[in-house]
Amino acid sequence: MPRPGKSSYSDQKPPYSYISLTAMAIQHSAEKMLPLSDIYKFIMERFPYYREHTQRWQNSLRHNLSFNDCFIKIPRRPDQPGKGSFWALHPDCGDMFENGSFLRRRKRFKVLRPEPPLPGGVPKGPAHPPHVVHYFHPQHPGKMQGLGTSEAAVAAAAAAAAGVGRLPQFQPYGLNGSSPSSGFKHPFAIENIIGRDYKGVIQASGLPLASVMHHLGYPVSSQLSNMVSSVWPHVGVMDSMASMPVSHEYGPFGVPMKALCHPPGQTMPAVPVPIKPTLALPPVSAIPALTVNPSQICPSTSPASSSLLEQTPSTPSEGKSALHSVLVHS
DNA sequence: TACTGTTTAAGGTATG
DNA sequence: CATACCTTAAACAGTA
Repeated sequence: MPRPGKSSYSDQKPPYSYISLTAMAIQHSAEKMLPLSDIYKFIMERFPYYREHTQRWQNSLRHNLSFNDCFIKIPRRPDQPGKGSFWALHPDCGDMFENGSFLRRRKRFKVLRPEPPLPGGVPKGPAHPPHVVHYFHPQHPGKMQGLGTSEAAVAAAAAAAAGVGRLPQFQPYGLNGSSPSSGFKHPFAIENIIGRDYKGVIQASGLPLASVMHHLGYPVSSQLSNMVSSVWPHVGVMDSMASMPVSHEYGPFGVPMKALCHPPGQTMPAVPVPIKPTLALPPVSAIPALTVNPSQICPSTSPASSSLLEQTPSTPSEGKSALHSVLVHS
């Protein structure tokens, strides 16, 4: 087994699973979601091992994307033509990796989906149905596209609001040794940033948070990344790779993220969206508010360009109500 | 047609 | 040793 950090195994197999590699790629992207081809590209650029036998590992990677609930599929918008969907990390898979390291997962991420009480008795889906999610048009919040029905989304929202469909074994773990059951939420957790009142709605809708916030006009890309990076340094390490020359070595990912990023004895989430199902939440008032300029609502395909300093004090209520209306009126 | 996505199956490895 | 996780292969369907 090659030792991470050594430069002598440049074309040997990295110690990361396909799930890890995919998560890296997705996390590294500004929008926290990537099309399949870009995931390939990311891996091949950084891990020379994967520049060969592409058929083999790309098939495996696709298998992982479909099979694992930690990956969610986001349909392209009409203004984003291209082949295939975007792939993102499920908001709840934050502590998927052991000790925040990409080297090994702590537990398989599995979403339990409640059977939506659809009239007419719809046959059950496959054993691990894909995470096909809906997107909606900010200009036409009543319209949702994607597979399935909007009724199902609403039903799922109701189910999730009732606490259904969450894995009991997916206990949160705190940053300061807080007990797993304490329900500690980092102040910069997205759900805390956007508020808990419709977090469940977002999750239940199947909409990935990055996508939801993006569509709502939240400056997901750089701002959240910046905020998150200040709290989870390893995310910053990953983001910093964007400007790093791609060597023929493993680069930052050749080093165990655990050793690289985490103080000894401290565990951190592996992804910047450490949202876990809990009942006890800190008061929203204790959360630094993420402000949004109303003029920036629904920036369609805005890339990661704005910064926190560019924001004017406001509330995300417009986007909030937009999402709400989607789920209510659809 | 190539790419993307889903699903099944089997075998290997790590962990408790 | 049982279980979970991971990898690989392959068949098949849908789509740009």
